[in-house]
Amino acid sequence: MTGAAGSGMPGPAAGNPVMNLFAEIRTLVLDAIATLTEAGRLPPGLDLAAVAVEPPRDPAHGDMATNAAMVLARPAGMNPRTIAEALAERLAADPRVAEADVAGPGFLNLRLQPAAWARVLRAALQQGAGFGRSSLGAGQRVNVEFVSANPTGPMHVGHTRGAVFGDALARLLAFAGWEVTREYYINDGGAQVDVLARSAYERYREAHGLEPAIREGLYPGDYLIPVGEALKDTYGAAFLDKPESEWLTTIRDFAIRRMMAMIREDLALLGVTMDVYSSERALYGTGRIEAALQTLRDLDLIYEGVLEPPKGKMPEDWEPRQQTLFRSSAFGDDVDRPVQKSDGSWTYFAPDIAYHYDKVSRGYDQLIDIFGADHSGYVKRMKAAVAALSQGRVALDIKLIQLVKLFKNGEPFKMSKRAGTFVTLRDVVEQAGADVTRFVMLTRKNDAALDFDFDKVLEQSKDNPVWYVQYASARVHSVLRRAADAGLATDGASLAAADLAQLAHPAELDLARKIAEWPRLVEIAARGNEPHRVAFYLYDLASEFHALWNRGNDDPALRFIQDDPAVMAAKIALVRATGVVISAGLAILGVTPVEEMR
RNA sequence: GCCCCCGUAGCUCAGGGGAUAGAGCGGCCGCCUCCUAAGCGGCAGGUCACAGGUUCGAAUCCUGUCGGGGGCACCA
Repeated sequence: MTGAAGSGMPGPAAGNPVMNLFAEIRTLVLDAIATLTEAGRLPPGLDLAAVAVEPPRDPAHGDMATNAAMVLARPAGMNPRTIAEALAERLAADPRVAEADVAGPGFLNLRLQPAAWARVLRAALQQGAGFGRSSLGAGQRVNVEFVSANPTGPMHVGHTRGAVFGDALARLLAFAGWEVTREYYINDGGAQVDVLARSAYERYREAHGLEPAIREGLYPGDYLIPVGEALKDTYGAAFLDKPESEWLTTIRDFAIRRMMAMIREDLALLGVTMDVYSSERALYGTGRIEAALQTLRDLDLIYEGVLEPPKGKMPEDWEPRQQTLFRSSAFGDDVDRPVQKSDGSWTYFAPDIAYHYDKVSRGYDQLIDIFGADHSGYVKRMKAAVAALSQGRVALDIKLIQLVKLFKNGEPFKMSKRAGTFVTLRDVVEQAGADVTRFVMLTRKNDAALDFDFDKVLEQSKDNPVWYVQYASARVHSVLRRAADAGLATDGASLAAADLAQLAHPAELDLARKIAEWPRLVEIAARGNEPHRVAFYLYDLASEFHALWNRGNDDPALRFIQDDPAVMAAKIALVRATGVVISAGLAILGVTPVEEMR
């Protein structure tokens, strides 16, 4: 469903204007340029794409800055300051603009009327959790494929980060207007699910009181013991002492179902739910792999050939082999890639092509795959396949998730897969909690390694960003409770009616400015598929709020609880607007805001 | 040998064409008779790995070098 319309939350589609002050002012700048062009003061046909309106790095430069004059100077054949001065004259005439100054090499710095910030606060109060929703992705469908762990065991820490990232990205894109599908590709077609079946078979024998033979190469984990029990309950002794050929298929399918049920539970612990589960195995024998490859063949992108050995590192058993190859090098890949082995069976790449062909066929405008960083070698071929299959219509973005390094008390936390003592998603969530886990996993860019310290993530201090943001949330709610006790109506509608001109102190306007950046931040984060930006923004917002809070220690006029009801209403409006944005941001991260600290 | 990611303050990391490059931690100095000090303010700390190039402007884009990580024909 499309975010705004389907969620019951107010938003652009529900008739409320998108309150993005930066976008508004950019429009104002473009209008000013158009006016100058009509008056013959600028040449026609200028490319305005690079014109940006941004918060300046230095607050002393004003509330917003535009590079318009510098960007247009060369194509217009004019001095940037001349353009800037002409623009400043027009912009200063707008009621939202208090000052427009030309600075530096041709920056145009704008200072806005306080009423402009008041409008933003009012929008936040009226729109509540929907404040910041964007129509950026309106009318577009995106498929986010993530986790896609092999159904051979519980999810571990690495999967956890991918799950959190994918889910937060899906929430972000929905908030920015896209229609989003969350999808899990079950890798149940390869040899590893046969290993799963054999491992489960040994646990099945164990359930019958026999000694399990967990040979090298089988999955040793305890999690298969209940699967063995369940097999016994379902099939009794039917498969005991029978050759593999008699039980492999049945037990494999049984075990896969159990593993997927377990994975769904693990994901649910994190608050992640998928819209679609697609099975690799289900592609076999349906002709869909053949159909996808035929599509490529029709484009002359499939051929029989022999690959060169990889340069520099010659595999010992390398020998020239005739294979069916996909001409991925025509789409930027380094070499062509085999889709069929020399014995005629498919490589793993073939069903991947069919699966992506299926996604393309379902009409998505954009595909996003989330892979572990150890799969970086597949990025080019997958992009090549999608480009070929969709004739360039569908963009595939692949986000690589770097590994998570676990720590405990600052010491590396070693895990051994051999001994079966790897740290599972469940371990992490049980120790840290879903909210903390999710937030922490988003405090790094996806392509940077992340340290996760079991002790530090639970620490209650400002060097723990989760706690710091939650503390701000708790303070917001604490003040709202006190204001209500003092007789003030603290709902959004009432506060939106407050006289916000009472908010004139620079420290208060700093916070309002930060709130006004939220809709812009949402669009930047969504454009780049970068949910971590939301986490960093929330930290900054919390910081502004804590700063203002402490100003009240020294200056009673800046305290939120006031004797004069009109003054208090304005201040509480600012507090509530802060809370609205914290909640909206945390909702994108999938984290529940706290209302009090314990 | 080739491909991908990374290199920013002592440490952990944001920023990815724009002005004097930021935050947290660590160090130093301040702020509670006052809405939660679990907090806030200030000071010190930088050749944005290096060298070229593009640009009015480069930490950001391009090329190369060095360093770290990952991946490199029928395994998924």
